[in-house]
Amino acid sequence: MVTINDVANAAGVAPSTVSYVISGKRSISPKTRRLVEESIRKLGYHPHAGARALASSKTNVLALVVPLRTDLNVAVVMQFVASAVTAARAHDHDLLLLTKDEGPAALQRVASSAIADALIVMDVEAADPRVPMLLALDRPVVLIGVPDHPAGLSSIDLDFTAAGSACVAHLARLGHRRIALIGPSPAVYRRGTSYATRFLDGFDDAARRAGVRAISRSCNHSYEAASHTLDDLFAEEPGITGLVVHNEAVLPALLSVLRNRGLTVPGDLSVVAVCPEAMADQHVVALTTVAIPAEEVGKQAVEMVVQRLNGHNTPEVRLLSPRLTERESTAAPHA
Amino acid sequence: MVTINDVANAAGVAPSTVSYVISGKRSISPKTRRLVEESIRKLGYHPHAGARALASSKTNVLALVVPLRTDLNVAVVMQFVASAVTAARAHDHDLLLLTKDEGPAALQRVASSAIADALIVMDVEAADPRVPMLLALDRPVVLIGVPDHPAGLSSIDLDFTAAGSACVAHLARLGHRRIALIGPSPAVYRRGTSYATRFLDGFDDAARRAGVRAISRSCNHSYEAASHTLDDLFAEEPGITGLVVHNEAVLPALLSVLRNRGLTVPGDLSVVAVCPEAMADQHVVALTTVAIPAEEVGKQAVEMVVQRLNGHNTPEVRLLSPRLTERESTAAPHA
DNA sequence: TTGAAAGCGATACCAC
DNA sequence: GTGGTATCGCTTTCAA
Repeated sequence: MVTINDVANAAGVAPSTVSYVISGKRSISPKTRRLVEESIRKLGYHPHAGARALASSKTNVLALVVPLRTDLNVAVVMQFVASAVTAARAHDHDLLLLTKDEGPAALQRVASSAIADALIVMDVEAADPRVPMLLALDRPVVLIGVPDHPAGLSSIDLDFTAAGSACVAHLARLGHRRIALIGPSPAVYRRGTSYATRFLDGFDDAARRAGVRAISRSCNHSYEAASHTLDDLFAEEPGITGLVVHNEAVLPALLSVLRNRGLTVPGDLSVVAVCPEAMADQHVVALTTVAIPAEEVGKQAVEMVVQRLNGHNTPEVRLLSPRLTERESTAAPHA
Repeated sequence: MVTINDVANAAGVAPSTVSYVISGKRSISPKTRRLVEESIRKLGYHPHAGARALASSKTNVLALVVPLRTDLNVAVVMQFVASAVTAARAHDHDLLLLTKDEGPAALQRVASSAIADALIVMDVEAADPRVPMLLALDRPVVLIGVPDHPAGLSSIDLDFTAAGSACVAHLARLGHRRIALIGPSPAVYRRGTSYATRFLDGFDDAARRAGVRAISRSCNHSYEAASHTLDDLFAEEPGITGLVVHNEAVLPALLSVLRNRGLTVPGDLSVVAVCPEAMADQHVVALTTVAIPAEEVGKQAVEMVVQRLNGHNTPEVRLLSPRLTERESTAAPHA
């Protein structure tokens, strides 16, 4: 293995000088710099991460805790992860993957063993058992999703309350008076993932303000579930003309169900979907959407955590404003 | 920070003894063990990963290189990653996430800086530029997918050739004489991802053996692409009664297209899909599938790499046999 | 069965 | 602008 000493010898300087050339933490004469950089290249030197971590108490690794359930939208998780790695690399950090299943203990382990410098935690629940642990960790943390008591933790997420309202407002503006929400799977509500309830709050609230009849159901991903949920909704409220779907995974199945029943979109039913923009075009009719800005969230999460690593210590809750894009799946209801 | 010395002091033993209690690399009297373990617990001691890596030349980290494109099936990638993390943790390793976009240099960096002990590389192409780099790395490597010249590298994958054949064999057995393959997006073929061509080989080969007319097209993910591809296929071969879909992402769109044209499954057209089993039930009609065993592949990839870390140094190419599960989307063709 | 001490390869302080 | 060197926290050899 090539060490910093090898480089120093080859360049005829002290190891500390090599270190400083690399880190840029003190000024170096052009000549020395050239000499050192050449030796580094020639020898193919790469600083040993462990040694570095030991000496500097920095690993340049961020831990990312992801949910690996299938009742969550996989595409969204992937988009998020993708943008997070990319952003992390842009700040010279690597990403360590942890799963939600490992629970609070994994966070403890990674922080206490100095495996990572900071943590980003996805899929945070309202009363998440990991929150108290994270607070005790004394490392920068950014949550994706907002727990009931974020205390001193930073978090970032789409403003789901505003998103729920935006969907209703759009349909109401078009003239719909009876609308329904097809929400995430019961499991999501059950474990109190806050975005589900926040969305619902915004939805109900806007409906009340707009004087619109609004009902909602959670729904699993299968074709059958979609079918039953739809039955339920129409049984309770026969005159529904607008549908808000906050459950990306059931979208394909749901649209099939509608088609099977001879219901056209947006002719018989207007549909607003909450999903990544990329999914809007994957269906028969281009969907009016409120975008889930997974990429933006991933990028900003990394940037927030890096900020904190650089000493900017102000816990912060960032809620990104929803953006509704009108496409072909919404229109005014039939008279 | 709690160090091994703190623990040693608290337990009244030497630091080396604490180390041996933890590693189990030499026998310890029951009394000493109890003492040490108690102190560890009491102090909340976690060994410093960097120090460990420096002293032992082991990081207990596996690097996983994933593709982050959207023209690949995200769900499959996620399943794979999920099972890999889980398997890695079971062997006391963490997973570092790298992206294919970072290219060969990233592998170099991670290996040379001793950030990870071994690498698992997904989405390997026929003439993958990373292969020569990986060979030079002198660290255990397992490839997901089979390059043209694996040389001394281990690899694992579904036996896509056999999978292609299995699909044809199934349809032929049911009596279909004209079948078509809807393959991955052109981009996948273009960059020479070998599973696409291997599948096609198996498909063509089996068709020849069975005396069946077989044609194929690559296809993008949009509804439009599905529609055009179908037009193309029927234009070239009007009597098609069997469809093999080796492109999970286009499935929902494709099924919509069929329905829109009044084609029933399996009445007018039998469909065999190559996809994760979990996707079989997400459609109007439960799909006959050849499963993509992402979980199994992920698990075995980790196990292979761990084997090599433990000194079992035999490069190996593992091809998992395909499993076809008959569901509702295939039947004998109309007379 | 246990202890003492020599590294591992960087960083960063103290000198000059 | 540069060099010397203590230090980080652990593993592992050598000795007892």
